[in-house]
Amino acid sequence: MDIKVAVFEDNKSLRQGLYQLINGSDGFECVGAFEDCMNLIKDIEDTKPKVVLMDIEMPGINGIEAVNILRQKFPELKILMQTIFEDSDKIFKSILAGASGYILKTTSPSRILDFIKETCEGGAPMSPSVATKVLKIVTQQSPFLKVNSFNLSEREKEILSCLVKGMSYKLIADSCFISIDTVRGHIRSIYEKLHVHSKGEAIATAIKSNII
Amino acid sequence: MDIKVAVFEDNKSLRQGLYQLINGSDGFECVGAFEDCMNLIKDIEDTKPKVVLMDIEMPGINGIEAVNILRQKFPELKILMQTIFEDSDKIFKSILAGASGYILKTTSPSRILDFIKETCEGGAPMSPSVATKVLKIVTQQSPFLKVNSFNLSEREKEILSCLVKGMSYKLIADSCFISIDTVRGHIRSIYEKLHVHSKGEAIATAIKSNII
DNA sequence: CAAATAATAGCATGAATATGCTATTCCCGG
DNA sequence: CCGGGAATAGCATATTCATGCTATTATTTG
Repeated sequence: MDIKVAVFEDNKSLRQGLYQLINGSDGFECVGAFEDCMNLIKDIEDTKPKVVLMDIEMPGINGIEAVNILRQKFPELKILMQTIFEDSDKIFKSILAGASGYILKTTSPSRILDFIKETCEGGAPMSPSVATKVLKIVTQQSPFLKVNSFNLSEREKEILSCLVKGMSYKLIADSCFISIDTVRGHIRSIYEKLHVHSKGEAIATAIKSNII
Repeated sequence: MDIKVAVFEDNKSLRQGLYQLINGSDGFECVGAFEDCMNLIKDIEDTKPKVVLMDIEMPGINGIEAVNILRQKFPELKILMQTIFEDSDKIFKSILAGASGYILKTTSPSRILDFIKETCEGGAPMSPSVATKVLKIVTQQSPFLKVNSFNLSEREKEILSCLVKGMSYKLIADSCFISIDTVRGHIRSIYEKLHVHSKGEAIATAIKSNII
């Protein structure tokens, strides 16, 4: 079965180029190439694509808004965003809107087909330079840049992760095959190393510091 | 100039395979293939690679810890993580630690070389399935969707955030100017709404769900 | 080898927590 | 104006936790 693709792209020659690239390739079928999102819902309903190739920069309804609309109406639809700019903000907004992947327009035709295929299979293809931006977003957003500076032993990490799961001393003792007093002992050490004095604080610190 | 690559991989045949793949390809040079990270710093200082291919799962110092160490000592070094598992948590930790890219071991040899090249050029190559996980992490941890899906009242959220800070009932009572029994009352309701039965679980749920 | 550390285990005790009840007041929507 | 939820408050009690001690064994390391 061919992968049905719909293209939304305002630039005429690009649009036609993509149409021909997709239709001219085995395993792919371009069921529609539209210049704007004015009839977005209807276009999709009529052509029933599996994957949409969406330009981010478009007059009228822009690509990001379009993704938001499509996500609600057609949750199954995969959306591959395409852009000329490596703009962190647009990438971020596209991701939040629910785009499956994000590639640059400088991507070669054969790679574009690969990407469409990967999108269809549930992957999230991204141009490496886009991925760099995404990683930056992840690390910047995470207030937890400190990873295990607490020097916990393996056993202590194990016990701590049990605490995070909400287990009582008794349960931890049973699941780790040690006595409850040993559990106490480990938790003592954990508290010292984390500089806390209660289960709650330990759990909060553990999760926030990503040491679980 | 060839791209100098160092490999850290505990599996012998994989390690040798990578060594030969890299050395046998134009534009690449494998300056070292190590089975563990025991002499991590020295190995890098001696071989001066531009890119490191690092296995995540390794005995002794694991890949993620290794990345942390390398980031500090050699900020310029690019690190490409390799793993058999698509484990969100490990991917996330690798990213936080500062890995440049993340690929699966099922990646074909020619793609591995592409990925090394892209890493060297500042990109962040990822296997599409890994990228899917990363996108999920981004959307999940975005303070964007900080929706109160548990339907906690304002007061309850306030009490809950006190719990997360590690405060005792007594302290919460004082800081909120209510009696300790009222605190108990609120915490009862919180437990019901979060479907938990202990302070620890409540804190874990609160932090993980971003409802604080 | 001696010192240090991790993991194990025990005991005791005061403090904190979880949960079973009940009850009053205020405010909001039907 | 009545019912219901939210915030307040109280009491009782069993369970769990935090932390004060000590002690053995194995492994690591200087």
